Amino acid sequence: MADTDQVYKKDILRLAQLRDYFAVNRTIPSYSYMCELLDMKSKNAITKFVARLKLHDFLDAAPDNKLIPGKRFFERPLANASVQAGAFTPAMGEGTEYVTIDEQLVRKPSVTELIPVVGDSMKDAGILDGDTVIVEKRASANVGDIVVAIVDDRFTIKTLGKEKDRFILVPANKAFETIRPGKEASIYGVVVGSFRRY
Amino acid sequence: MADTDQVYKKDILRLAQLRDYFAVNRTIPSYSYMCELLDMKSKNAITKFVARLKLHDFLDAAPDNKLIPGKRFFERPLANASVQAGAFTPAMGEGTEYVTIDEQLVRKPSVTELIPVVGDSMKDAGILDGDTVIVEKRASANVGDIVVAIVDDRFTIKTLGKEKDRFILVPANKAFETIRPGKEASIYGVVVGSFRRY
DNA sequence: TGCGCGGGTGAACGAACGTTCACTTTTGGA
DNA sequence: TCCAAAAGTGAACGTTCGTTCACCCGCGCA
Repeated sequence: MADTDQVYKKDILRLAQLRDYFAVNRTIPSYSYMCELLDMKSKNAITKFVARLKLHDFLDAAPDNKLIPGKRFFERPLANASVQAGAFTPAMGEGTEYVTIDEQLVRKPSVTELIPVVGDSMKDAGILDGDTVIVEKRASANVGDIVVAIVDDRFTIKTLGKEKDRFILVPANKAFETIRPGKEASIYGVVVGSFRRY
Repeated sequence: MADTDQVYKKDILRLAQLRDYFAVNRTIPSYSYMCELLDMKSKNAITKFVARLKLHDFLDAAPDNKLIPGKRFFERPLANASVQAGAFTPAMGEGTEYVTIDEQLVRKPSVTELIPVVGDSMKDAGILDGDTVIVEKRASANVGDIVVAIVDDRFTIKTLGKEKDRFILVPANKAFETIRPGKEASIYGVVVGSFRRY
């Protein structure tokens, strides 16, 4: 048995409905509304169902005892990496891994922020205009890191390089020029991830 | 008077507290809890406060009448035009500080899964080897969508195109060739987002 | 075949919810 | 400075909430 998954299929199906409801409404419905949503006929059944989900960290309680999403509420199935060989295995089979996007991208929440990307200077590194980068704020970085730097009081995203004894900011797009900053330049943070919506 | 902003400063301050609470708990607190949180002494004051916020689309009601964030709930508190001039502030996108990345990328959790990308065939679209794409599973897509298709029992990510009366799968990399599928091809899902870790 | 257990039903209950009423305090414009 | 509108107080009210109790059903296992 997949020991990651002690909650039964029925509950997983219902959890999926809760997730959809939450994605739209950004709240967990009340017990009586869940009755309709999940097609159950007694609030007591909901009570037990909710208790099961709480036990497995899919749901949790706010300070005022309202029902809120738990740690695992935002888990998503990750398809197997063995995809490119013949018989593919779409996710949802047994032993499928579940991951949360936020946990993958954010390691140190307190020093992490999201910055929208303007311009194409990192196009060849797969960072396009309109993307969002996840930045860990800190003043130091290694050569080769993609960094957010402040040059002339402006943000800019570039790869950190070195030339002789001097740091330079290298774009990933031939149409842009390498920046050889004067004194007034500093590192705002290091890009640790990026994402994009279509 | 700034006609964008009919709600008074006090309310904006309180709204900020609600946003902070929401960022942590992912729910709007009950009226009595709001009394503590906002340091008010009667639930009636909350009623009126909430009515004001609803009027201006900061709050809304779910199908079961629960209080949920409205359209403007995730707005940036203060739009600072002074960003690109001197004293900048780290410009984030719309309310990114109050919404998780997951919530930005996933619209229909029950049909969404994550698929790791293998290969460079979509390089020019900013999807690199090792990236993860967020896929909404469905059998139909529009021309121009980036889709996950199944060709010869293999996953492949391409842009959906049309040639005469026939669908084709167009890579975003000159080194790869457009696929003109025979009978055995179907759409597994549509790519609605992607992310990458460094 | 019978039995136990986990999940579901239905009704009843107290507590908490959000609304309402009458009233007071604060605020901002004439 | 005064006054009217807006915001806040405090108590009371009916509603809805989530919990609880007793019971039933269906499946798996001995």
